[in-house]
Amino acid sequence: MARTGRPRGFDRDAAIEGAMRLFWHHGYDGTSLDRLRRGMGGISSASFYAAFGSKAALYREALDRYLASHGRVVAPLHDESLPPRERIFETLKRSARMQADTTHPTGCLVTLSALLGGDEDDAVRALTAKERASNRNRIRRCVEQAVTAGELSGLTNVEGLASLLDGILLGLSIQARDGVPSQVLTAAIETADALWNANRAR
Amino acid sequence: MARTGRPRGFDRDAAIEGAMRLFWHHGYDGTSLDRLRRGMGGISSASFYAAFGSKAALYREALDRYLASHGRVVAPLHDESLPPRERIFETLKRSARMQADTTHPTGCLVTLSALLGGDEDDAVRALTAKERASNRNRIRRCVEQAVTAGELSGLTNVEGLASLLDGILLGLSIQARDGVPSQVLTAAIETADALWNANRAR
DNA sequence: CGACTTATGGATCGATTATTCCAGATGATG
DNA sequence: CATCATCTGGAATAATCGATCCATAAGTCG
Repeated sequence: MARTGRPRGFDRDAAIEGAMRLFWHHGYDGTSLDRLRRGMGGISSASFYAAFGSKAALYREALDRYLASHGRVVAPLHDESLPPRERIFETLKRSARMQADTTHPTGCLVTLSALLGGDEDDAVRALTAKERASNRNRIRRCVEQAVTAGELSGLTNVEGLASLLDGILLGLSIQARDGVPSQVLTAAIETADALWNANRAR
Repeated sequence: MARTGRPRGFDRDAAIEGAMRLFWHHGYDGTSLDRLRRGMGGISSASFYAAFGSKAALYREALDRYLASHGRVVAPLHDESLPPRERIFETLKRSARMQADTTHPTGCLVTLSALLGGDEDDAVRALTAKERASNRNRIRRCVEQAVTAGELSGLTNVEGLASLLDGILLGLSIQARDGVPSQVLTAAIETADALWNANRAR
């Protein structure tokens, strides 16, 4: 598997990192090839297509990079060894803190970067929509488990409570993008604890 | 104020309505002049600019149209004669119902249509950002009033609870756009009542 | 009817979009 | 050193973007 031919003149990894930030900030449609190439270290058009294939293919890689880095704040939601309540609220807390951090674009790339647009980018939008649906399902199953385990009341409206918690998670992105500061978002999540407690079995 | 000259060949009002739906569905950037003109009744380029001035100016009119029609679901939030709790939850209930209605684009135009994009449309984005900030402030003042009136506990984290409620409102848009059905969103809002009750003064 | 005002169809504008092409550069391999 | 594979700078592609121009149409008004 020898690597022959002229070596790449730029850091592919750093280029993806730069692309991720641009997509995160301006969205898929709002990030032009021109801006992309400049933000990836000033690479040429030929280099871009040789290395990444297309804008959509790069977006896919940038999304993966996000999920493997900043997007890991939802890891507790994926950890089935944690109690349901902790899975949800730890995810919310970490999301609030990360999304309001101004050392990178605010809000969540999955929520913001490919939400609307023309009909031609349906496939791109489907990528993030799938992630959001996955989170939604995981939240719902947490609530279901808590009811089954007797932690939450059997009278709990599972779909409703799950949707509310999912909505809170999604709403963080828009608030963060609107400049709502970190401590306010964190306080909001702490306030949300009341939702769980109000539905506890007694 | 006599009206001279050749009369307009299309219904300006219906054209704005069509534009509003397109901006609502595809966002500001995602709606091209071409699609716009077709969706406004097949008017010509010259007619478009004679009647509306520019794409941005039309968006402004479409936004106003939205605020005066479907956007009126937030009217309770503006009605200072209502008790704070009712102002907030009536707004949430109406928003959930309206935004999940599939007879028009799902979600909220103010929340979705001008959220991201290139640097050139800052002015357009500011229009909806201003509306969202206004709603945020109104929600916060409702919570403040409820605390002052002794309805909510003096220990309530006002900023936190307000942000949480605002986040729920904003999150509805993304959930609705993701296809979450009306009854689920409505159930979510009903569940949110617990937030208010948990903070009641005792 | 003629003067005036506004709207329209349709071509056209320059700028920007994502993408491709080509000639030359730069390495590894035999 | 010659061959081969890959990458690179930069020009060029067709399509689309928002916007403008112009000749003509269709009204009102004197």
